[in-house]
Amino acid sequence: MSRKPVERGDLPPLLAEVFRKHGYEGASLALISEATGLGKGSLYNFFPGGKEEMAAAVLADVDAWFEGNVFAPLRDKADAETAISGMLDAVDAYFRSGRRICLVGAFALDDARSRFAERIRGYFASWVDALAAALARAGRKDAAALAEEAVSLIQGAIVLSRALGDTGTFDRTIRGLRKRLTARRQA
Amino acid sequence: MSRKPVERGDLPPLLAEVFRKHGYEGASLALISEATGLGKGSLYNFFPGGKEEMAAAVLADVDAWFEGNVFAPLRDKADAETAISGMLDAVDAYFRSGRRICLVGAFALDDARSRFAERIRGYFASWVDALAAALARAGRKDAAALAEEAVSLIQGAIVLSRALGDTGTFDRTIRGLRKRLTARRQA
DNA sequence: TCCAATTTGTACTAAACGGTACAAATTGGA
DNA sequence: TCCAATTTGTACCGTTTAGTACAAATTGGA
Repeated sequence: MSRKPVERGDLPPLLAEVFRKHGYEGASLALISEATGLGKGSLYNFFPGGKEEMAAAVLADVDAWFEGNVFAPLRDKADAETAISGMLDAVDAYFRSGRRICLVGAFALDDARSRFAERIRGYFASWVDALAAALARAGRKDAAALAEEAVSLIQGAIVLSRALGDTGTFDRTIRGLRKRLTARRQA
Repeated sequence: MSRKPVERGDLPPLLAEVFRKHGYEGASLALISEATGLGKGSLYNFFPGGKEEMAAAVLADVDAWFEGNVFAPLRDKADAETAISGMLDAVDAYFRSGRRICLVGAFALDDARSRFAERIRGYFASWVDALAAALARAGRKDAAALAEEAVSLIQGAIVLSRALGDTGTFDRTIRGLRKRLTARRQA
């Protein structure tokens, strides 16, 4: 019977929730310890670089998830229309109608940005570029501008949904994008 | 010759920059003291409630600026088209092509939201409602949805511009909105 | 000029912070 | 079973935190 020793790889999702909830500065080691059930000894064993390394691991984990579930399909799927629709499904599920924030977006706004600038830039650049590629494959001439706008809109919808305490805002945004991005002919 | 005694009313803009740069948690009294040139004695004299009262004063100040320069014109100006165009001018100048973040939006994402939920909600509700009113006056049938989308887009453009380190994203967004929101006939 | 009210700087808490040290416990392969 | 390597909890470090206390300086009206 295999027990469940905690592995470093299990931690990023737990850490992510702490950073999402409290931000980089607000995520104290006490909160992290509580969320993971791990003492400082274990945490510094897994992440000798402390909080900064934990956040870096979380960002890498998020990035990897989006690369596998969102960016790569957008770039590679033969059928651009279903790739784009799939992106919207994945994004809707991931952000839970705006109840869950985008950690990378939040880091872009606060001063965690200075620590993780390149990772943050890379995440959004990949997203925009992958979506633009899919839109171009679908025959849209305004692919780059449309992709940039779509990603902006998703990020803004998260902000607005949370601010208004209304998941409807996010849901309407996703529905609107589905129409706009998968229109048969270009705008 | 009138000297320049520091008044409480002078402080919110200075405090705002500290909160913008470091977030609510990251804005320590040491940083605030440095940014204002005021010691703790003075700060607690003006804001007996400490950091929370300072942040509340900043939010009230921001809210008042938008109410006067953005929301009220959108609601009251006879010419809806120029009111909307004026909003975009004001927003562009205020956020400086995305180099300056929206403090209210940033608070909506981090856990400052729990302290200032109602203020944050009110700010965005006022914005969306005022813009919707102007759009309706301009004869748009999709006014409410369009207003919600426009505010989302602005917020998202701030996130994306900063993440990519590219003010072009914000500028393109404003230009796109100007076209879309002031189109003579509805979409 | 005078004096009460306001404003300010400094010293001071007590708690929380990130991080370190390190011995004890636990683990898994041989 | 044994033992080296890993994992863990706890005590501790110096620093920084928000906030308080309060006397000294400054102010503006009378």
